[in-house]
Amino acid sequence: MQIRWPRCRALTYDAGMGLPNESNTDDLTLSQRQAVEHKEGPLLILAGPGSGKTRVITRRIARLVDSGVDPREILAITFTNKAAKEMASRVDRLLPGSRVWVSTFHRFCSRLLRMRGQAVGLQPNFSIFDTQDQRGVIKRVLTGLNVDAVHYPPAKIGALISNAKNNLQTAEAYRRRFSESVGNHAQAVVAKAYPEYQKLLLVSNAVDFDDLLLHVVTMLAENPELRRQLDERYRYVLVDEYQDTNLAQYQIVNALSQDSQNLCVTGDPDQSIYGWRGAKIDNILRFEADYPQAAVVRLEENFRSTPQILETADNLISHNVYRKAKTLITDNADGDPVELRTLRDSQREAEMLAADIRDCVERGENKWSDFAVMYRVNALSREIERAFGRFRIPFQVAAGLAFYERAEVKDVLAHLRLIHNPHDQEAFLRIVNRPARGIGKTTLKRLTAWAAANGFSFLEAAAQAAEHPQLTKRAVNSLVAFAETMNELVQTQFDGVAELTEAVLARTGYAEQWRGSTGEQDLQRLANVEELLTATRQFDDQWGDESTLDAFLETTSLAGETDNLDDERGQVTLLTLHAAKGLEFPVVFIIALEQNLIPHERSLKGDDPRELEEERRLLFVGMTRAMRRLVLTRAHRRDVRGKSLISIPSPFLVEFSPQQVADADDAAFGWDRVENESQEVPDDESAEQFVETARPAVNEAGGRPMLTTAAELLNGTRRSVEMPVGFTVGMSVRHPRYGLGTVMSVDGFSKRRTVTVAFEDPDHQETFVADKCPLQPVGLSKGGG
DNA sequence: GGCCAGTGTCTTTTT
DNA sequence: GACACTGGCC
Repeated sequence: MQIRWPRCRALTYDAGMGLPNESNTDDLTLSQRQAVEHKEGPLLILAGPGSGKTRVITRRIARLVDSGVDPREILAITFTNKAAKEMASRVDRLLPGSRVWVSTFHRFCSRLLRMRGQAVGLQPNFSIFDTQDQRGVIKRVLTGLNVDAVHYPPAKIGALISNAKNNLQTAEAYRRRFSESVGNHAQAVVAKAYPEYQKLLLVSNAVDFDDLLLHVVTMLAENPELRRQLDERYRYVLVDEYQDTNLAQYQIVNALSQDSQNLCVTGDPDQSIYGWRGAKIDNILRFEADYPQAAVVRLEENFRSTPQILETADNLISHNVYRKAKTLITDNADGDPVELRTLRDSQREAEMLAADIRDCVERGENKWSDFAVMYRVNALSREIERAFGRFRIPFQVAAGLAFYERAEVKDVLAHLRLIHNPHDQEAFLRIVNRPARGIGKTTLKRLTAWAAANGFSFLEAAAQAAEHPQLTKRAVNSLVAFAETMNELVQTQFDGVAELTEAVLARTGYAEQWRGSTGEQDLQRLANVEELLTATRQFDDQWGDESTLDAFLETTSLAGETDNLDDERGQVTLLTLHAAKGLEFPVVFIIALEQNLIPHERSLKGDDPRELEEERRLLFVGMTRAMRRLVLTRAHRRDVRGKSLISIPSPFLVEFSPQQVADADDAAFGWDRVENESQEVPDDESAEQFVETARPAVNEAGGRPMLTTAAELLNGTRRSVEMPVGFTVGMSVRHPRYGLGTVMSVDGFSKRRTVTVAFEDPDHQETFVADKCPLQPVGLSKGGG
């Protein structure tokens, strides 16, 4: 996603001037200039939100090159692909054609391991296992160890292994430390499973995400000559978001910055939000101790947000004890106060957002892409998605199942993986019976045991299946045919990844299973496979002769969920608070400011106050994404795990003072009575009558009077927006499964309101609950999707 | 071996 | 509410 650069005096330059000369730093503030002009030696840039950090880094790179540094000696490392892409394109704008390497940690390590991985037992064509693959391996390990998978869920064991790896504990070290442990059963299981897991990865010639880093750490530690070479090769190392580095990443960065200590790290301890993934906020806090000659530059002027937003965020974050105090200042013009809106339930919360956004766009104040909706957990996006669908608001979601993780896409990719790396056991197991070829559990159990006993890869074993004494004829035929198909694909030369993928589909008949089907799901699957093909074609086009299967697979396995966000297309963006890091939007909504969500219940269970501080930082990150307007919401009632529960306001709300806005219904009924399920909720149309009697809402934040009601806010939009329950007889609607239809009748009230629709298909009539059905009005609004 | 329906179980955040 | 796993049936 493009990061919009705020308009501000210090940073503007005349369009007529063209690009600034990178040596000319007149357009920078004093501290920005200090950071840009610093050349040799370690440098710590403490950059508050919206302080022009990316701009400073890219300008600094440009300046280094301008002063004679070879671009190949510069390595810039980010956490996400999106950030890397953004930085690379900005560097390219300043230095067209220069080949500065901007990479994520994982990609950097992957490249290194492709070249030098033999040292840790990896062939250059190793596979990268994602979390699903990882779980598959662990499941097999646990079965082999006779460990009850119910009591020790593979995902939990996997998390423990991942934690260990993030703390640089190898399997051997872990085993030694915990194999005798009587106290903790899980650790004892991991002590056995972790070494086995690593063995299986090696047999598959594969690594998991953590291994990418850990193997590189091992390599650098065991091979001083290699470390020295790389240190010399990358004389200038820049690391973004240093506050989020874990121990492994810290070691890598340091190993590359011993002989030439031109290490520049940027970050903000207040934005450290990956502690759960092993990030050590201490890494940035102790930088000056690690590098005593370090220069320190603070970027504290904010060019992004209004003073109101900044002050609110600052009030919040100042409640953290474990931090380096920092001031946030801005010259930006005043804006509106930060609002807190309290709604009756999560559905209403979603509708309020939809109505608000639509209203702003229709008044011409904003474009769709100005808005972002942020939440703590992905599950919360559903309600918003549904409401936006009903209100016909175009949106994109940065979450849920990333494209490359959908089952059918993973299946096709598993074929490619197996072709690339025939030892990849997870890929084999995934596709050997997909589409169904009559190869079941029993057959596979025999085959894999046999392969392990004889040192075959699974694919080799399948090819030799006829030699196996116990396999049924039918199973043997299927296995041999499968192995032959794959082997032929391995041996054929293809011109590009797209051609190979097409051949895979043609030879395996994979897509045929849903061809000709009319089911919505099957069509979606076909479309996804088609989209994957498009991705391969784009990849071929982009890389030309350099387009290799290797590179394509690496891209797909390291692709992140926010990578595909697009701010050009004119859509509202829905994303988690974590995914929001590094982005900015004119208008930000943060929903569900409730106990157990923000802060998340997991952070409250343990008694570690630092976990709570991380939650506070997370909210801080979200708030400081907002440029002009920030709205926080909470609902009395929220559906969690299918149950509707009364919520408790987030304790953070008392730490700053948003302007309180309550939903009219709730004000009228009173908070104390919300629990009464039998209370019939009035229809939307009657909401206005409560406005006058509305009494101030519960004042979590210190007694501010309620100034506006949500009903008033909704009021102006009532006419232009079709409320979801507003189905009228004769209206045209669309149902995702049944297609177009006409509303025949509307019955019942409130939650029990039903709509009967006659579909185009003659004699087909269905009745739906208005609140829940996926019906969309058709042809009423000019805007939208 | 494949398919279906029913049941039990978990859900933070991500490369 | 979603998914993984189970058990029963063809």
